Amino acid sequence: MTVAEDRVFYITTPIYYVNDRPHIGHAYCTVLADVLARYHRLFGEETFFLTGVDEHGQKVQEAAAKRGLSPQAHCDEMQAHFRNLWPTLHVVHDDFIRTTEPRHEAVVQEALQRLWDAGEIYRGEYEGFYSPRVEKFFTAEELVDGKCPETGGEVFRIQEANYFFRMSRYQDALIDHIRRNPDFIAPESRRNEVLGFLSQPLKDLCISRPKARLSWGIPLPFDPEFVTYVWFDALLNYCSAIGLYRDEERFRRLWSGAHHLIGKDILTTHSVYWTTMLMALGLPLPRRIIAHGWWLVDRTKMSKSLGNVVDPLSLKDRYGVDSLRYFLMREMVVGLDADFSEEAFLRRHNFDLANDLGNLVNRLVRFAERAFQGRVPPPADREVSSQDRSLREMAQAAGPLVRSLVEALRVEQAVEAAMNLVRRINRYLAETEPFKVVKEDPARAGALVYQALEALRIALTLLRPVMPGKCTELLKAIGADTTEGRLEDLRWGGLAAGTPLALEGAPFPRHEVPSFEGEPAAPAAEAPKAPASEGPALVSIEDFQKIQWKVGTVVSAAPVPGSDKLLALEVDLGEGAPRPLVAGIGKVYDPASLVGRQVVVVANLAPRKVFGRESRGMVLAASGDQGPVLLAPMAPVPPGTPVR
RNA sequence: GGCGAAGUAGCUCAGCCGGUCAGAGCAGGCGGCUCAUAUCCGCCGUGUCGGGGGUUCGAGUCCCUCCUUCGCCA
Repeated sequence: MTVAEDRVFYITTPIYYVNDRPHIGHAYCTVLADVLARYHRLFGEETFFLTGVDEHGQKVQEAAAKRGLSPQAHCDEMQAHFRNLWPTLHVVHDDFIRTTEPRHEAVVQEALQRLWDAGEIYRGEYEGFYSPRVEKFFTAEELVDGKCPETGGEVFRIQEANYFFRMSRYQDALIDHIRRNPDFIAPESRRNEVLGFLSQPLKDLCISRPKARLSWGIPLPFDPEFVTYVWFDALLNYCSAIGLYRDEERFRRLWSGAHHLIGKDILTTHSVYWTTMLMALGLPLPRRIIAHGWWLVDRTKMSKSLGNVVDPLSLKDRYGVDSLRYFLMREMVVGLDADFSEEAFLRRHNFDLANDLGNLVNRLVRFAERAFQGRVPPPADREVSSQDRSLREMAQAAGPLVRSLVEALRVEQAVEAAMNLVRRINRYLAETEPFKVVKEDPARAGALVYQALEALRIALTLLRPVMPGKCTELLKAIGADTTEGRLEDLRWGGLAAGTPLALEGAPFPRHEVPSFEGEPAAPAAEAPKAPASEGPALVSIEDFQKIQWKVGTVVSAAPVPGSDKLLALEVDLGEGAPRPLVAGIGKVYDPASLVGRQVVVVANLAPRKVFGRESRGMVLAASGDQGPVLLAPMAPVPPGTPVR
């Protein structure tokens, strides 16, 4: 598939649920789409980038009613949360669609009418259990303890007429398509999941909701007593936004390059519902469906008791949007989960951006200011050293390399490839030493600086889709053209000698990394080095203070069945509800004797399961020869009293 | 319960179709430079590639099995 046809890259994000507050997951997905769009544009393709919001459904109706607003007024207000966020993340989309817009509703109705006319939709009886929380029906077998299997919420038995899409007709065709197109669903593990899902008989899809129950939706054109099921409505945004049934020529062109970026939670709706809908409508399937992973914040769900809650999006205000985008793209492998922590973020910022890239720009510009009147010095007539040649060759190879990695969705490797060029330039300067050469041979020193600047220009061009703001600024600083990047920008020799250089301040100021294990916080202080191999490592007061010690009163105690040394305790830590804890003190202490006693507990220990029960903390005891001896305050104190 | 993925240096991870695949970055140690944001450059890793079996001249790389973790489905 390397035909040089006019290639189109049409990238979509999911349309986000308008009730949601934007979080790191929305931001990642949308920034990734933006980065991909910018890369493909750089590579000379026609690109189109669509995002938007999903505004129909029961929860919107309810949320609006709660606020005493009409659903539309509610949506008009809420959609701004997303629309206003994107510019602050330097996301530039070509269109932003809302499912309540007439241009969308008209297409949904047209599509429904066509399917109805073609017999792809039929009226049937539906009997099942309805969960309003997730707006889904479940069969009796699917319920868990008579509740919604997904949320545990209430369900209602419902028997009603509804309309069904003959999804089951397309099962074999869909399996066939997925088998024939190994890249259709990425990553491969998700593709396997879909094939696994399709190994079971596919049912028809209920695509209507009676208006009596849900009015906030698009009416079925052939039966105004019903509105359209939200997914059937929402998925069509990918087509309605680019002119389906209104501008067929534009639609065909853009749709031929369709790529859907989604979270792994909506894999089935996209790869099964959506694809079969398209088949029934006689439309081609998208080129790719790409499911990305989740960000885990500080490895777990954010925890209030740990006091380390970081809103990842707030980091852009403190450290810059470019650094945040760089981190998101560099740290996550598309398709897999990744960890988000401020510490990891600052490491990337300091090591990659401040030390390697920022310092490189800075040292080159400052040197040129002093030695070459602040202008790009002229290049040599011909390369005189092997370093000259190898640097140029690496820079010339970087473009095609990055392009192939981006097309393979290895974004983190593409970023790394560009950064490797940056590191190579630093090495080039160390090897050729222009700052020494300049004393004897200024012309040669100038040629060396030109060579380095030119390689840097290419590196910045390749990093620009990820950090559009900062890279544009730095390209300007080294005297490069900063109009929208193009394939030609990746050719060697684009920098014109004599262009003035200008850089104000350090491009990426270093930031202190909050102290963590093994890293002294204050560099000047004589950090006590841990004795090489003997004796326990010393911990800082900061580290010690991370642990919350509290006094608690034992409320209940009982042996853990199946263990002779574990006791299951409930300890009142003054938190309202007592904490379940498991302690290995059963051989020494009689459960009954513990109730009412006070103990010392590590309150912010990560919860873990012991013998199948959750333990949310640790009871402290001296580990004596005769077994554990519990620690207790010498006089009673209120439960929850901190220990320092 | 079924299906699938993962388990590689202290940490985070690369390793496609079996044969320089035993690697990178970070952390740590040593050395060099001083144009530069205490930055940059060089050198230093004896890892049972989760355990066990098997196929093969040869296996992190294929097969079987077990363990652990995660995901999807039921």
